[in-house]
Amino acid sequence: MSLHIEPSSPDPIYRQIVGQVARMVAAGQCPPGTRLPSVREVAAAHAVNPMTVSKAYAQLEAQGLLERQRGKGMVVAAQAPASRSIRDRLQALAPALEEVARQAGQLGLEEGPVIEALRQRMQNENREQ
Amino acid sequence: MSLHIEPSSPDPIYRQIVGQVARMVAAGQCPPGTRLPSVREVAAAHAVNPMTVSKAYAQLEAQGLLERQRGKGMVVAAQAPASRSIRDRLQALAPALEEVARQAGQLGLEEGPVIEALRQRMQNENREQ
Amino acid sequence: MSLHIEPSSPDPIYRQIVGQVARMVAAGQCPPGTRLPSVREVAAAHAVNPMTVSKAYAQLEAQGLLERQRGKGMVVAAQAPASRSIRDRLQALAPALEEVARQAGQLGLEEGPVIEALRQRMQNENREQ
Amino acid sequence: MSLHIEPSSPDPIYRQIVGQVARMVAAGQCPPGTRLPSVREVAAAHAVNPMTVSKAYAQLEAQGLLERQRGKGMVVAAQAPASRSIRDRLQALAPALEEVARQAGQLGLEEGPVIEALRQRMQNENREQ
DNA sequence: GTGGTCTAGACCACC
DNA sequence: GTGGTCTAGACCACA
Repeated sequence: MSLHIEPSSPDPIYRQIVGQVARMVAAGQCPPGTRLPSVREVAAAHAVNPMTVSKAYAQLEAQGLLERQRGKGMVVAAQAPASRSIRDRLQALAPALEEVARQAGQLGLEEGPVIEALRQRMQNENREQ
Repeated sequence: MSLHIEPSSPDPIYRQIVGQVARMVAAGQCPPGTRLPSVREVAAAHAVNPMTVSKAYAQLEAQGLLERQRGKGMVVAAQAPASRSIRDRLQALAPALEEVARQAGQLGLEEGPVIEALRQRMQNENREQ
Repeated sequence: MSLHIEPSSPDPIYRQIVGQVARMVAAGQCPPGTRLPSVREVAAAHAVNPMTVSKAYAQLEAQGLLERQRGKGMVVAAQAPASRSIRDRLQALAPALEEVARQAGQLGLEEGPVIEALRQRMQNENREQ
Repeated sequence: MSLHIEPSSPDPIYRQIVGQVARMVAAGQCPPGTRLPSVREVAAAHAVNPMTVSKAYAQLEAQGLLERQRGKGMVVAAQAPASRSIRDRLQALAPALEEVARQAGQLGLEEGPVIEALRQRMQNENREQ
């Protein structure tokens, strides 16, 4: 359960954390009960204000993905939709795919080259991990 | 030259306009001289603040994609790099593809289903047009 | 749409705001589209930090009760469950009733005196308004 | 003398314990000398940190409701104001009633349905015991 | 004008 | 040790 934060990203830090945790939970990489790094740990590790991390955790709790264990920290919620089906996870990916399709259409690009470009990106992604 | 605006989208309205016009010009769908709908027309059609549309047009003018013709409104600039190569246009698509690849990785999705989902989205996109 | 804030209350200010707005929306006192006082107005009126108010509004937005109109402020959401039925509103009251029933049971109190006490409280409440 | 603990409740565990014991003593359901379950028993039975239970007992001792008997644990204090008058016990219930009245007002609910709902809750409460 | 984000630091409550 | 709340103040993005 390690987080990657990009301080210069257009989208805010707290949302980066929310997104990453949500996807990892959805992918089943964090079964219910998994303990998250404490607010202070994350804040120190990434040189970020604790409140920023706290805000992300609060939002994840509101979404029902995390649970607070008083005095102990946050854990992945018991009712968290762990390891959702491929179909469900594709649905989580839908907005990003939609954006690609729309932009590709406006750019007058055909299916072939776009798919090929995506394939390459995904292979790079796997190599990096 | 019709615009699609999503008021509830996470990215701001003015940027939606800039992005769409830029992509359509790059695709050669609007040859130099093509007249754009007036600020007032766009504002009225989409119930948007005219200043927002104006800001988008101003930004496109600054990028050299549009020209202001006195009394006539904005037109696609003569020096606009119309119909850029596929390679160039794919590069414009890169950030969106990057985002898909990253999220797919975090969701633990394989290449196959993702590519298939994108293919379907793109075919829908074409049908709608 | 005026808010009442009790700084010395055990439950936090931002939650007081959330609760009040939610109940007023549920009661149909604020039809969809009603504009809320701006963050800065509320903050100034109650000598509270703007972030505290902002936090409340953000939470109400996450619950789907409010919508952000960019540059204009927050309004009651179109899909907000306006003027819910008495049955629904009683359900919103359930936790508080539950608490009374539990405590009354532990105090060994009969139904009669408790109901009478509640009746008096509610009449006081109405007089104050 | 059995306790009911709600780990997910908004109010803290130690306060739940304090409240319940105080109300049961006030109701005369536990005459002076009644032995309370040991810290370890309560902690084990409810999967709660022993320190939390201990803190609750300490607070009740400070209030004069419990006494520590060496080697035997906590018992209800001799000077505990057992079986207080109905009037006194209603006063202990006042904050909860206040909360119901306030929320009902904001929800635009009339006295009738609220009283009826409370009546039902209290009858359920009695049946469960 | 609107809300959003982040920081630094203080204090509290709970376990 | 944990997270929560609030403040004061700065800066940004949007309309």
